[in-house]
Amino acid sequence: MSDRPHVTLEDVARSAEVSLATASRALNGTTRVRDDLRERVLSAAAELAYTPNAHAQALAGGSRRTVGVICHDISDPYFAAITRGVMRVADSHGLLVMLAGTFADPDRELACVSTLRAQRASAILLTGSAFEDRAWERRMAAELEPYRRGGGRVAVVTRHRSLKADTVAPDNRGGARALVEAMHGLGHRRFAVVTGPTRLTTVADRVAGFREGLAGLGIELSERDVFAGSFDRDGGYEATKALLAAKHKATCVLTASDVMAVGAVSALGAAGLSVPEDVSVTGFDDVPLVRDFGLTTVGLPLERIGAEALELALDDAGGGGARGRVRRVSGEVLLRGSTAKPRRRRRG
Amino acid sequence: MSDRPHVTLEDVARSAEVSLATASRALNGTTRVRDDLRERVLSAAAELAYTPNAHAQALAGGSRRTVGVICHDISDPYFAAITRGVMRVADSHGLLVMLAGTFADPDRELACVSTLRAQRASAILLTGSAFEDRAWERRMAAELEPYRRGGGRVAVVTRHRSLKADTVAPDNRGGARALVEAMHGLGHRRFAVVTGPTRLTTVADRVAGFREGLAGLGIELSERDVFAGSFDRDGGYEATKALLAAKHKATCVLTASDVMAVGAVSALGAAGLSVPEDVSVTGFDDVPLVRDFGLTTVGLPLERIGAEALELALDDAGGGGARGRVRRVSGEVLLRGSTAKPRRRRRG
DNA sequence: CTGTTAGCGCATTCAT
DNA sequence: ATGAATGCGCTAACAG
Repeated sequence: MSDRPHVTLEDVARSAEVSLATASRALNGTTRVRDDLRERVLSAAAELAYTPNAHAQALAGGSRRTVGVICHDISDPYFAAITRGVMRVADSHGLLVMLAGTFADPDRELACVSTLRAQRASAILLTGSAFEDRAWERRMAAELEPYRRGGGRVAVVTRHRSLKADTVAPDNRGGARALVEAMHGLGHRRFAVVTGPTRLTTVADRVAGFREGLAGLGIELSERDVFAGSFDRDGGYEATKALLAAKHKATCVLTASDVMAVGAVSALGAAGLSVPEDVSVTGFDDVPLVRDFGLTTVGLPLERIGAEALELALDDAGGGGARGRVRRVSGEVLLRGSTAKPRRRRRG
Repeated sequence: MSDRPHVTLEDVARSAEVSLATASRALNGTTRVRDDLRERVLSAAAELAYTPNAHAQALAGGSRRTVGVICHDISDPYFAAITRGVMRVADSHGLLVMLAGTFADPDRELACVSTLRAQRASAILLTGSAFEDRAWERRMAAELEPYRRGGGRVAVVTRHRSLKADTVAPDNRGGARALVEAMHGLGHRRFAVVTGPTRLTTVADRVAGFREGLAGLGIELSERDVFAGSFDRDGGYEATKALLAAKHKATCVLTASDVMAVGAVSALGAAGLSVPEDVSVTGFDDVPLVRDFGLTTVGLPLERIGAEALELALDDAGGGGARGRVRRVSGEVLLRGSTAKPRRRRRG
């Protein structure tokens, strides 16, 4: 029982009466070690409750046992689900996940990359939507480039024309289109969109999909049909309040995410309107618990998306050279109780 | 543009034509450095996109810029909310969060501590419930003890008589009792409990609270009134199916968490029963989105709990010596639409 | 198969 | 105020 702050490999070696190298080898199993020696080392290590210093290991050129995940907000079930997928495969590779939250602040996102770079994460996953901002993209690319040169892998979810990183790309646009068509099929003709800030590519893509789908059906979405808030539950609530205040006559409210949809439904309820009797509401993502409340939405395999992002980043087949592989993931329209045929128009 | 894998401080120093020490000092601002030199260093660093190697820094005895959070499953909104709180304060301290998921496996939890120990996290937060298992507790204590001796801080949420770590303790028992009393006040007399595995202390405490509250009202909860499943949405669903299959005549189903309650409500719905008309259902936690669906529950300030756990761990006032401070957090009964007065008994 | 030794990149003494 | 030198704990050559 030394009084030193940490038990080191040297302590173990001394206690087992072997050399440092032997102790290291015994512990790592990299080279054969005489059985009795290995036993001695192992039991000495256990005895002393030895834990290798991961920093020293990393520095000595050994492992890189961490991956970084950057998301906007882990309490958003979208990111939670993706992160869960990441953690599953990280776990199976013996990797530890370092989680950074940006709260959708572009500068923070840049800073997170820098931090993860400092930690020599073996991979960095950008799971949050990109920002539609040329200058930002450039700075991000500049931050990522040296990271890669140092052997770091990068994968992104949903983004980034210019980033040419391995990408898992949910088909937001196509899903949105299909959803709109389904709603049209139900008989809806008057739509409104409740959305987050369109500088987020995810949001922009979904809204673009709504607009395209509608246009294809001969319905134009004007600016006055779009209500934007923050990209979360409260944003959905506020945007819907604005929609109500504007006395919008939509029979179907398309929201940019399940989370926003929850806010939308609440706002509608608070105004005495019921879903879907008075108005239909759709979400996007099909996040776990919200699913139980019967929201019509576009289902995305979130957990798998996270898992694939890490797999892609870790997979060397791309060759450390030719990166920029894109894995497309399509969404599936899930019709549930939050949507119904519109009532006949009230007056004429 | 060297071709070396990483730009090091030495590269910066050389490029700025100063010594390594000066470069280090200029970057860290620890000692005064002549202004022009500092400028040169800074711009050289920027030029080369230098990022300090956190491992080297940590090894050299500098920083400890990470904290470890161990939870059962980040996609559970309970943990997501707590983790969000942790991340907020971590962020404000310039710390990076390393997230480990155990999926409620005691052995994995032990392994996670070991990993985090290896990473020399400045603090380890055990946010998941403890396991009611003497041997496990002992092993956990044995793992934590050397970590602390090395200067590591430990804080836990909800647990551990024997661990004597700084603790943030939600009053699960009291909240459960109060909830039961409120339901009794509504007129309910026949209760059932839908719960997770009672080897989790959180679950055990809540069920104990239900039982105590009921006992205080002269109602006994027998084993046949308790239906256990996994501590998640599906567990709630399955346990409720079992309850239904057993033709339990409860007018009020008390579940061990909001997440389980969601499963319970779904199972009830699938069986053609509506909430609260046919049966009342309660949750526990008041997690964000579920909140919007009007579940009666016991509200816990999850995010604050996470934040306090980290603050406690980081706060040295305890003195590196006398640890084991306990911050109690009480819950608040929130009556919402998932509960109502029971209907008059069907027959007699 | 084992022991000795040289760094990994940095912060920090210690001398200037 | 600056520079040279030491060591953090470990792995991976390198010799024996």
